[in-house]
Amino acid sequence: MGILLYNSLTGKKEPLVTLEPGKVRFYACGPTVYHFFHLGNARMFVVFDTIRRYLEYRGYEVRFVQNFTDIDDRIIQRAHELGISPRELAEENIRYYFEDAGKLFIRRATVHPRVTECVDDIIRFIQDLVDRGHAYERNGSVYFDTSSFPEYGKLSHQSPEDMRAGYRIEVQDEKDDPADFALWKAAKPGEEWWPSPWGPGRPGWHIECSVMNYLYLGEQIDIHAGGRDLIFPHHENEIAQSEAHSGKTFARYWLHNGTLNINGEKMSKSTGNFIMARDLLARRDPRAVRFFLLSAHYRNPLNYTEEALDQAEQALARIDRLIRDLEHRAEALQTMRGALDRAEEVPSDAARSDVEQIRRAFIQAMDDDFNTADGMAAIFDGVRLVNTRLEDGGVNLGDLRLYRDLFVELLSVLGIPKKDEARLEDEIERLIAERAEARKRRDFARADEIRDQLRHRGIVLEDTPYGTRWSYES
RNA sequence: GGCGCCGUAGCCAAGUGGUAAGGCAGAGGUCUGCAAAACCUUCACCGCCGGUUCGAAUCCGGCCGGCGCCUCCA
Repeated sequence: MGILLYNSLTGKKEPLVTLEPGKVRFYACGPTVYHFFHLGNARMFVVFDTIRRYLEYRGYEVRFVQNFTDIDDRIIQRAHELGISPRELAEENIRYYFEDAGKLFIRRATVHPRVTECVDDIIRFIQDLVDRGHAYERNGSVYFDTSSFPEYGKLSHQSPEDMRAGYRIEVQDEKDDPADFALWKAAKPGEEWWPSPWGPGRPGWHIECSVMNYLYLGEQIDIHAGGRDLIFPHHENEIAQSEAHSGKTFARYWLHNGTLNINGEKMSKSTGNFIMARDLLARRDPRAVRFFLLSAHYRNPLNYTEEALDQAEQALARIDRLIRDLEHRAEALQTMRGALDRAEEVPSDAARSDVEQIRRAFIQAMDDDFNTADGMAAIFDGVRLVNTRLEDGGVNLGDLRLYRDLFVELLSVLGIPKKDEARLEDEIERLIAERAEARKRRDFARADEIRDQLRHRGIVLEDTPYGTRWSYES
């Protein structure tokens, strides 16, 4: 029995069958970098980082792409307010993204493409759509012709006719049909622009994701993920663009996480109903914040309260105490080595069987549409079982280590490092960010210094064209 | 108006046909110099009303309450 995942496209749980056996092409919508991200954004990042980790845990090679939208109305607007250029604002917020994401133990994607790096590819992609009769130009803007794509609406389960009934905003006359959407926006005076066959302008909101998928994952991908509120119009439009372009099915599985609520309503920057991840992380244990974000199933709504966070902190402390207890006992036994048969380093059959049972329960829960709440329950069942073993005595050194490694393993699948390592991972991310800055300044002395410093601590850095990844030296 | 989601103990939260996981908080107990931790015990008429079924938190219908999307949104 393999992994089942809920597919928004079909409304059903389906077995995971990837395009290429053993490999997953996974795209998650990333942030528009005009500000810090809030806890609702954080939930999405944490959820899909956890799914990525779990897929890897189950043996898949995951190519995980997450974009930065660094061209956008809000970026232009906020940059203007702050009196800096849109580029400066975006750069700054990308840096803040990595800082805050690092604190939440969100790993770097395989690739973090930026819209500004893909403008030429975007223009080519739009030109292809125009050539194939799926898009048309009006006054320097280009629009997607939804009537040219009969399956438009298949993700949000609405036909263009249904949607028409709900239009809140008076339609621009420029478009042939109100359901059509912009691929390329003609520049208004004073706005940032790029040259194109249709005149100066910039990419529309949805096109970047289609193009980045195409560039970094190919015409067809396995999993496309994002917040529930992106189903329409963003993901619907992405499907239209990508499938009109390739003539093939774009993503096999669409995953959407539920909203994070505060005061019973969706956390949202535009309504002012939000709490910045950065502010929360400054006063709360990041491990507990991550634990809280995973305490509900990812598709369900999750309500933020201080009390829920307190409870997450207490619950996590229970696991931490057991791990610490196991380590302390192991240390004690080690100093008595030879004096007792309990110093035996080969784990007993009983302990092996316990560990297998706990791991199996965890996998069974997570295989079922990444049910982290159930997975946590499996961990707590394990905590009780192992505590019972410790009460009964007769646990040898090998057993202690086996148990300890199990809990560290399962927590790490959820992206929660062992308590005393949390600070370390955070620090590594910070150093990598600092090194990236240094490299950008061509200050290679400082960059190498950081690399050497980390190497001495058993951490290997690897620079890829798409960023730096790190791992423990094996 | 259209599409969709949610309502499980004081709190958080799994569970989609066979008489309710897990966590937090609480109560009682064991252990302990005291305490903590740990362990044991304890704590639910699954929003309401009908229906289907031998059997429903789970399926169907209706109602009540809350929420999301319908071109700013994760």
